[in-house]
Amino acid sequence: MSYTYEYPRPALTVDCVVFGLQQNAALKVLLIRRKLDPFKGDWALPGGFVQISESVDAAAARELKEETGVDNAYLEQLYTFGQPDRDPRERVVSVAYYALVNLSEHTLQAATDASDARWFELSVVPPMGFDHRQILECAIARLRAKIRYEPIGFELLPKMFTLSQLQQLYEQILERDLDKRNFRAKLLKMDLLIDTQQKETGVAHRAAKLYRFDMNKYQSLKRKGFSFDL
Amino acid sequence: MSYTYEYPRPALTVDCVVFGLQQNAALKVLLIRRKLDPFKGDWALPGGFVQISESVDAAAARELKEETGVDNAYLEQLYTFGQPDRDPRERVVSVAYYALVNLSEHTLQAATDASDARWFELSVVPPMGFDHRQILECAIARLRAKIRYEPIGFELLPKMFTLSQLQQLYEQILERDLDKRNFRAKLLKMDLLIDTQQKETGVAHRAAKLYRFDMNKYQSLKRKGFSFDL
DNA sequence: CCGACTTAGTGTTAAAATCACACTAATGCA
DNA sequence: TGCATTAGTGTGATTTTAACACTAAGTCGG
Repeated sequence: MSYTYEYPRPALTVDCVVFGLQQNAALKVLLIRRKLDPFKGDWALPGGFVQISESVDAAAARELKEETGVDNAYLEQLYTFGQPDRDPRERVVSVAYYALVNLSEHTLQAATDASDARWFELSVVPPMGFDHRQILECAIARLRAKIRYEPIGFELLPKMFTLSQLQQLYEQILERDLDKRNFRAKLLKMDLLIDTQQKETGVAHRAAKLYRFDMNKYQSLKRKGFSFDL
Repeated sequence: MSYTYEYPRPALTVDCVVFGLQQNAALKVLLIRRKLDPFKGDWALPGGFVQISESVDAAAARELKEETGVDNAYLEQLYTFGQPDRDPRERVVSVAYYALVNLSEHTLQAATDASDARWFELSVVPPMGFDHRQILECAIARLRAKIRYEPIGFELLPKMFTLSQLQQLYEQILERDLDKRNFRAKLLKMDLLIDTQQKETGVAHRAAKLYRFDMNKYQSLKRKGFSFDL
């Protein structure tokens, strides 16, 4: 079967920058090892071709699941990369997305299927083919900017989390230290964290309270013009 | 001539939301009247197909110039619209851009070439085909958000402008009144406006000082972590 | 030429947000 | 039982924001 058009068309792909966070670990990004040329054997962002009958968003979600096992993650369009020479074979335009997953709840199993997917700390990502390095940088910049005015950081944490975990998350992404008392005061003042009345377990020190993020309340405040601002 | 591929490919287009501002007028958007089906005769965003050997950015700039005569405008990628049914004929994915032009310096002549391009105030944009209304809303939201933390508003003004013009611009885009003294104090404190030592002419009242935006200084401050913030 | 009209330009103060800073409380473990 | 480790808490100085009203300069019309 083949398809013919009057004018040449670029191929259209999606690529996903998947950020993941594990308890007491640095922020990581998920890469897969390429099985095919070009850049066969190199690490690259998961992605693939947009099917003719699916939306571009759906293509990103599908590729993410197929290639890494990550399902139902927070997924948002990032930017479209359209330089004519970004793929050495032929003209390929790629719509990039970024995803946020918490590794405590998504199994790393599926993600490492066939052991050709791996998490890399941001400071040690290997060289990647195409313009994937640039896409990654773009995603980091977006995440860093966005986390300051939208409560997307919670997507990287388990449903219940301690204030220290939340603070560490912000410190990692923003790459600077935050004052513990100021951070806690500010977040609690927004009144969007629900005290679950539960405590951490299995830690060799005073157990911290566990909170949940009140997404419903946030959504309704947002409609009234409230701005989450760190 | 025709082009054949093993799998079907969506067509790839660009669409441009062109914002323009004229002296003492409301913010406007530039639309063209469609000459072809679908939606023949309706108003729509200027745009067209991405050529196989040009970057997507270049395609946006080219289409903007071809269809509206606008050249050298500030042009930035907005979002990629990829719903399968957004074009009734066939699968078309569109990368949307937005442009900022000041109508004092770009001639409206070229833009109204063949009288099938017109500026519309945002409050009276006519119905548009495809998902162009959604694209426009997306662009307005982006402009409104971005103008608060990047000095892109200056792109809509002539090279020299008065503080009142600048304030009116912000008031229009943000859709709220700003306090004159606070606005002036804040902007002058940033020390990014250069007093040109010239004054307005041809006004029936006290002439205001004309300023220029110091883009070089801004760029260098930005590299050092300075944040333009209104 | 002068009075009326229109927009430019200018400071102060109260309230709120931000920032820096250090100790006690709870828990597991040796 | 005491040591190690992280949780949890308040205050004061500084900066930023927000509200507010008059004088200055210039044009125009009579």
